[in-house]
Amino acid sequence: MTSPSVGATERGAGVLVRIETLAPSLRESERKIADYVLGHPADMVHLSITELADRTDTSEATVIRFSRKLGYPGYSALKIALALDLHSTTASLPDEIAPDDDISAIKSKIIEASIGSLSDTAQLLSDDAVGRAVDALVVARRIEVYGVGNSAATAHDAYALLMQIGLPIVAVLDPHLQVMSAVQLRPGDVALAISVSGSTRDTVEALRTARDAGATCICLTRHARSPITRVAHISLLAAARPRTVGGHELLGRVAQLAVIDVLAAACALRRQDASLQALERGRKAISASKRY
Amino acid sequence: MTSPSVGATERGAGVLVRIETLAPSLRESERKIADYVLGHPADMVHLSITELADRTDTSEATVIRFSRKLGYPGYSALKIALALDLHSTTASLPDEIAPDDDISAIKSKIIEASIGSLSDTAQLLSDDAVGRAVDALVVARRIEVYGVGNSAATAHDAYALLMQIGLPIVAVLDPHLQVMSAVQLRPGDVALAISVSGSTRDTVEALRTARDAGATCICLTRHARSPITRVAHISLLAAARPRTVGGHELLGRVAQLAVIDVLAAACALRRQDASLQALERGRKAISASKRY
DNA sequence: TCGTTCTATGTAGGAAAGCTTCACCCATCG
DNA sequence: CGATGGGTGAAGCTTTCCTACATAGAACGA
Repeated sequence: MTSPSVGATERGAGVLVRIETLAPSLRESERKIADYVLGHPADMVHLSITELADRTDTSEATVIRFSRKLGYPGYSALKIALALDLHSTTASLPDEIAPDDDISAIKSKIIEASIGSLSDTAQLLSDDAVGRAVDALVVARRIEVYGVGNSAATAHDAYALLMQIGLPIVAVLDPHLQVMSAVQLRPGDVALAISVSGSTRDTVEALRTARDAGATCICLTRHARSPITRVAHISLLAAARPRTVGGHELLGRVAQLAVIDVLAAACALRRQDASLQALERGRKAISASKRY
Repeated sequence: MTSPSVGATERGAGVLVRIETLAPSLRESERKIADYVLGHPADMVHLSITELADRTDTSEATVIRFSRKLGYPGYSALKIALALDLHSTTASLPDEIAPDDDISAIKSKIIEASIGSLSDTAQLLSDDAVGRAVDALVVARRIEVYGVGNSAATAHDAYALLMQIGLPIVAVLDPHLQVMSAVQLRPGDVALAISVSGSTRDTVEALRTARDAGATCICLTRHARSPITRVAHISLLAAARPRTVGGHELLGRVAQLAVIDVLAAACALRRQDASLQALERGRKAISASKRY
């Protein structure tokens, strides 16, 4: 019925953003509704449930299920939430990068999409989930971060940052080593898995192994209901407004970094002196010998 | 403006404003409703007509009449209109993270600082520099990206992204290997060095070696005038609004990622089909075997 | 290949919300 | 002092929303 991960999305989160994070987990008819809502949000708030079902060639029941999936008690609540949301709808319009765009246009489009991803993430990232992640991280005997492909870079980044504030973290970027390492974890340890799609086989497998070993499992992904969130105890969501280049979707990773920053800041604050001293040691070591 | 013509208020006018305009013409019970709506607009949108009638000691009929008077067909329409009207006010925050900040405050501050860094970067990053970097990258026989410490993660990321669009790039993350590799470069090759501070000894050294070998040297840094920009032929600048935790400055890296995204998009666009095919190959290889 | 299970979806009926009607109350005026 | 008329709420009607169940199709196993 429900996945082990609780509080995937923030309570008052933007409706449209929520829809996007759930997109992959939507069934055909639900998808039709999602498309309509994303396409005509301003119209939708004036439609009755029957009208919406009509226009999307689905049934009222499916609309209700769709509303529930987004976390609202029913259709009316979804409509109100969407209406409340809509004022600022600097809608996530297609940030298509056109063949004749010059450098300046490319620059603005990408930076705007990145900014959009960040504000979406502010709504999407659940305080509760962050809180529980911090709880687990600050007391962990050992922390491992997993990522492959594009997410290996993010994992690397998470390692660099959390290590600096004194947490016992290592990054494991090889899929084989990930499972081998995960199986050695124990209760109280933490595994942090990073996968934008949430469906990366190797990463999900590693996290599952860690869970079986008894570790607390955290995932960082874009998709609220994906294989990885079903394995994780705690799901951290980072939005990514897609940009298309010649029909190809590219997903930015800036929001993921921001989430890691939030984790790090929250951990540092919780550990107070211990983290500040760790930072200080790092700074001294670097500035002495590694800088001009 | 007190013309006898109908429609004294503008069609899309704010609900609350309308109520005030009509206040004098309201009867006692309607007045009670008006007061409630003006006092608790945010609550009102979640109330049913019966609940609102209850709370104002009036009847459903009166609520309907009230809605009509304001120019809406019924109560639901009024609710939607009010919700559309309501601005969820977000004040801007200081960047200092205080010891007693809760998770929500940390989240907002970090995300706002990141957004700030991005808009700063939009101004800071020179179109000309990006253009020249792209010119060099798309024709390079070999591209090497250097980064150590925190910037190693960014370098890793640059590699992952530019490799995907088909550029002959490798990341070299070990300082010794960096110089050893740099010395092998030739004119027409490109070295891309990443250092937030611009003063990282190892990275600067590697870039200097690459320059001596005849390669085109690009740097990505936060500091316009730093040892690394003096070595590089092309300087790409990424802003970073500092956030302080207990007196320690933490610099976000989100803007650096965005700059890399810009580079990648611009290169992809320039190389057109070659890059799109490269992306397509990557996508196929992944979705076939690596995803659920 | 055939049944079995499971999941996705729609249908139909019931609950609740929204809306209309009408009778009552009270004030005002002839 | 009765007549008139507008403001109001109770009760019933209609629409909207939601639930429970049935069905169809896919996935699975034998």
